[in-house]
Order: sequence, then structure tokens, then C-alpha cells
Amino acid sequence: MPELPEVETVRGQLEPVLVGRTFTDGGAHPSAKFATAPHVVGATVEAVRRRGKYLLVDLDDDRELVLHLGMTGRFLVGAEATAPEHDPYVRAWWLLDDGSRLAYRDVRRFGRIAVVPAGDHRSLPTLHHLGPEPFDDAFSADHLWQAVRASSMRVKTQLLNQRVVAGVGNIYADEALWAARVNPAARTITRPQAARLRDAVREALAAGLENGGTTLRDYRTVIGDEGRNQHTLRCYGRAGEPCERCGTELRRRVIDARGGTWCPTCQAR
DNA sequence: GGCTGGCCCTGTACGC
DNA sequence: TGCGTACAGGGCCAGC
Repeated sequence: MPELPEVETVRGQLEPVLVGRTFTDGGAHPSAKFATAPHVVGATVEAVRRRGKYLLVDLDDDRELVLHLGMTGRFLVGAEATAPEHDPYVRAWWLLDDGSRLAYRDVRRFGRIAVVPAGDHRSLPTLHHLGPEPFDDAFSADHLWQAVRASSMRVKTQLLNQRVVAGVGNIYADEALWAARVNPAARTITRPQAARLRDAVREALAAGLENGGTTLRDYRTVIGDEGRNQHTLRCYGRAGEPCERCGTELRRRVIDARGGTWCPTCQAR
């Protein structure tokens, strides 16, 4: 499932394909989640940015193409970017003025495509209320501590809701909580725990970025490569295996409808 | 305004 | 072998 490192990897690969190019044609699945994709035809791409897990494509007509990969979304370019009649899971496609083709493929349709006035994200509540980027100074230990303290939600749920920090999903949340020795179900944390967790979030995401993302099932880069970060995970998806820090068997637990892995000893309350 | 839970969606795994 | 069911989960939204 694409989180910040996966989306940033995709952004870096889309940028040279799209910047300076004009959309000359396009089509989309009729679902409201994708139907506006062809509205960018005639516009030229000025930049490809990322905010949290969202890709933001700046257009030269003061609009923005907003893309979210959901769980199974990926982009295809060149020969791989076939039309929906050849691939039933292609939800949107565009033709560029250099003759190349871009397709958005999303098996489970959890992704989303929107065309909005530049900077106006009110129609996308999560993007509109997005918290600071994890590597910004604004994501400080104090910010994290205050946010957790001000809410009754569990700390893992707060990491996932995108308001406290942008771009963290289930995999990197589990990794960060394990590294920081914080119980995922806790509703309060100490200030030292907040400092450890802030650092651990950054380290987990940095490792993901360094390794081109985490491929557990569906994630692929634009050029079809798998990420390599799945080989470095120390907690997520390892339920039943011994914790490499203390040897206790890692356990799986569902918190607020999100499955996850934790160490009952290292991450005791 | 904050929080919870249901829903969307479809491939995969598993039990019978 | 084939069918039915549970599960995975990010974001949205209704309801409390």
C-alpha cells in the first residue's frame, strides 16, 4: 500500500515524463473517483509535487491534478500503459503531446483522481487538513506530544489519520512504534516517548525512501520495479517471529480496524 | 468539533 | 473442484 516513500518514488519517476508536456487526450472509468481525469486535456504540466500520500500535478491553467494511489494504484508509461479495453483495471489514461501514454491502474479502486483550482483542496478533506510533512521542522517532538495529549485517540490511529503528520501508513507506523518502543494502543505518551517516536517515524520513512518503497503485494514503481524496503522491516508483517530486540514473539493485533504487529515486551504500556 | 464505525472494492486464502 | 466467506486497508461520511 503506497505510503510516503512509495509515492515519493513514483513522483520522482513521473516528473521527467510529465513536466513540460501537454495532455492531448484522456479517458477515465465512469466512477466519480476517476471521472474527472480527462478534464486536464489541453493543459501543460509545470511541476509534479507530493504532499503526504498525494501527488499534485501543477497545470499551466491555475489548476491542479490531484492523484491518490489508494492501496493498489500504480502508474504505467510507454508500452505498459495499455487502454482499458486491454486491461480492465486501467481507471484513467492520458495521451501526451510527445506521443507517449500514461495510464493509472487500480485493481481495488481505492485510489482517487481530482482536478481542482490550484491550492484549493476543500473537496479532499484529508488533503485539506493534512498535517506537517515528517521531515519538516513543524513535525517536532513537542508537536507530536501535544497532538497525542489533546486527543483521546490511540497513538497509532493518530499517526494514521494524516492530521498529526502526513504520509504515514500502516507499515511505517508499525515500524516506527516498534523502534520507539511505544504501545500502538496507548492513548497518551510521555514527552521522551514522543521524541523517540518522532525520530523513529523519520527513520522508518527515510529507510523506505532509500530503498525505493516497500512491496508486500501490489506496489510497483512507474517502471514496474518492486521496492526493496520489505527486506528491512523489523516488525510489520512479522507476527509469530521473535522480536529481534528481546526475543519475545511478535503479535498481531487489530487497532481501530487496522491490523498491525507489535512486541508485547518492548512495547508494553 | 471530535470520534467511531460502516462502507467502498476485488483478489487471495482458507474451510467445507 | 467449486463454492462461500473472511480478510486486507486509506479515505470518506453519517451518526453519535
